[in-house]
Amino acid sequence: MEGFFRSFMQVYRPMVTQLNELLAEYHLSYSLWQVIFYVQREGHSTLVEISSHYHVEKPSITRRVHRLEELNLIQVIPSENRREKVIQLTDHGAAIYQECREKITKLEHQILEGCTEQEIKNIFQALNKIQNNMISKEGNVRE
Amino acid sequence: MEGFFRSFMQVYRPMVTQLNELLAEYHLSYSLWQVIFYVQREGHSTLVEISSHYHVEKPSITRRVHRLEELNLIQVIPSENRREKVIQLTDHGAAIYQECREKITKLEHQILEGCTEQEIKNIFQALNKIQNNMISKEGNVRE
DNA sequence: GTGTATAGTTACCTAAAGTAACAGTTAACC
DNA sequence: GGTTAACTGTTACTTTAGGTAACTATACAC
Repeated sequence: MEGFFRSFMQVYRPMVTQLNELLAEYHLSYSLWQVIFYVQREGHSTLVEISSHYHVEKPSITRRVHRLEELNLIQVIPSENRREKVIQLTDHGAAIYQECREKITKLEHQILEGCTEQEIKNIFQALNKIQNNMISKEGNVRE
Repeated sequence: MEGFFRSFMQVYRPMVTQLNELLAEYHLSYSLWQVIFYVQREGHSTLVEISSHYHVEKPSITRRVHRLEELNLIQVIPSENRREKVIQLTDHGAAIYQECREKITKLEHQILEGCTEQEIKNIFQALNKIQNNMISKEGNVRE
């Protein structure tokens, strides 16, 4: 068990780098991608929903959303509740989502290449358990 | 396989947060811990060695080492080659390493609690393979 | 309808890393 | 053996991403 953090971190940095390189072409980064992903999956979304899903403070999400608006990937739609800002993907956003989704999935396959079915199954299970262990230990992570 | 990055990232943030909370008591962060860990394991080390091991630029390591010197955890020892700065842990550094090592190992156990032997074995194997896949794909990661 | 809670924003700060440029030292090599 | 090239570490500046505190506008409670 010792060395888990070490292994995990050693993988983390280059993984994010590769993801960001992949997304750079679209002027995106992984943190922006997270928002696109959420909105694509959930449809109409508010900033607080995104913020609490990813456990990131509201100002961070405000910034991410602003950049996505500038990139014309996300648009605001009128809401009955004038406090909240409801957003959705633009057509362009949906197209970019599709493109990135495919590339990211391909990268996922490349990165997991050589892993057995069993290893992959176990790694997903383990990540899930880890996530739950952390939730219970602290008010952290996941929706 | 799809969703691997998502799961991985969802675990990453709270994990680092917990690690940093654990280390905060010693005025450390995980990035500083990495240097302590390296020097503890390798003994006399130069900044370039650390830099290339973690694939982090030299200025970052300079900064980390300076902070560790301020904290009196690391000291410079005279080197025949006057270009390079050879460092080692101070006695205090070695003691702090020991304390942190134990706490970190404990946290590793907590976080992996509920995972089967098999899952743990596989997750280590998988992380290893991933690392290698990334090295081959790009000039990234690991020593 | 007055007070409280909520959504989003702004301004400011922090952590960590990257790039470029440079000084000092060593090695190369002709 | 003296000049050039390469290497180690540092400084200064920039970038990315997030956090906190304070504020505005709106909605809800009662």
